[in-house]
Amino acid sequence: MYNPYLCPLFKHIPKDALDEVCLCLHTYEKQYQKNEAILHTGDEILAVGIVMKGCVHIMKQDLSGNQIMMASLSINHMLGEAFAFARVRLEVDIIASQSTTILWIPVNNLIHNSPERCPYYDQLIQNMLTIMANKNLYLSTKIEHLSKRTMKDKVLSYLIQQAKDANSSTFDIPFNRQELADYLCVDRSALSYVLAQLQKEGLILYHKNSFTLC
Amino acid sequence: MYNPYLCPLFKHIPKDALDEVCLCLHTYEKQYQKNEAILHTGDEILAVGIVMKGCVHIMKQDLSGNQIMMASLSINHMLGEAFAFARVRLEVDIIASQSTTILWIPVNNLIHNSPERCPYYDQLIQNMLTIMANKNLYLSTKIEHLSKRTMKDKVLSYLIQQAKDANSSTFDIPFNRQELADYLCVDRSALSYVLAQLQKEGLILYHKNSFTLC
DNA sequence: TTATTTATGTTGTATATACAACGAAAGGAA
DNA sequence: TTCCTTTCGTTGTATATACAACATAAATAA
Repeated sequence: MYNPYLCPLFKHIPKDALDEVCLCLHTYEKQYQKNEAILHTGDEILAVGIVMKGCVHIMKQDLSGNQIMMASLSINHMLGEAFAFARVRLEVDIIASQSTTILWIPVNNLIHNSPERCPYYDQLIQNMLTIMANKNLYLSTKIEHLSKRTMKDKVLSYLIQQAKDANSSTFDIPFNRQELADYLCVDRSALSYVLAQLQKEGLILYHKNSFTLC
Repeated sequence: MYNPYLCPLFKHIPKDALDEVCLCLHTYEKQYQKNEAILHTGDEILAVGIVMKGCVHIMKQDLSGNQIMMASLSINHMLGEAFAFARVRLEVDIIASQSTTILWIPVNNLIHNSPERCPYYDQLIQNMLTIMANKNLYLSTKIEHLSKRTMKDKVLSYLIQQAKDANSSTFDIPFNRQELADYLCVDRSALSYVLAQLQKEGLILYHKNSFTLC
């Protein structure tokens, strides 16, 4: 079951106040099937979303048809907030990578509000600042992966970070091969080759999306 | 002269209230020479900064000695806010790329505060949300540049964005060759070669850090 | 001025990877 | 089962680029 208390947006808000807060914010839930588009490039962002179940991929197409994955957001992560608060239209496509449930929060209720009208409003805004700061660091980490000169180093940089996040040298990644290639901005078949090499060299072990660092 | 009213943090705050706001926030200014380190990796962030004069580079060293430029921040941009609000230590080095003045704002005065204690406090927080959203989009743009498979496409992606920002097909970039190479995460001499090729092909004209798209 | 340092451009070579084409394996549906 | 689709791995080739070494130009200091 989904536990909203684990969501960074609702941190430090008492459990018994959550219903009232959500009611006041006029939040609503919506479900999406695997591969269904949640939001499209050009959309106006009227609500920010929180992944309650499933996983979404933030995809960007460039003019030459290549598509890259900007981010992969698992449970409790927020989507659309950067475009909402910068007041610009969406420049990415947001896709459900599996059966997914999103909690939507109308932006106006987050921006033009006050503690008098919604309880714990100050705490919500503080939490929003923390969330956006952390997304900032997430994007910086991705830049670090992409900054590596060789694919081998890109892959290792990514896998080492995943191992850190999982706090274990064995971990699952949220990508299949094509998705990992899109995330690291490299060719899929070349990625397969490099992964095989890394395994031959004894640096990693892998099967499907399960990896072990040696 | 520096005009604080143009700074995104002080947007929608009346000019005649600015002094009081700064006094209440306990802001202070500090000057830095060219190439001087403003903050180091590992530093605890007690204050966020605003570039009042000059320009700073956000640099990151990886284990193998390569250094990359995460961002280049010109006048009115904010620095350190992601690490401050995520409450983690600095993971980058922040360097003055020229003679620079920073306006420092102690973080605690930005976080634990209220409109009763500081005027326009709500507006400041709203502005912080917008600033962090925009930095998010800035990092996304950089990821887009780095996502290109060839150096030629990386360079063009960057130059086209710079032309858009400058609203002109002729513009200056804030980098010398080595800095541009660090920003695009490529080898400097190879970059020189690609720039020369692009000029031969008639796609661009350049002299030093002044560029024209054709 | 000259000397020195820094920034930029050029070339050669070895390596890495994009891209295309194909094959094998796995999974799902009928 | 068979058929079909999707995913993943492999190989060959042409190209791009990292890296090193050096040359030239520009800026700065003496």
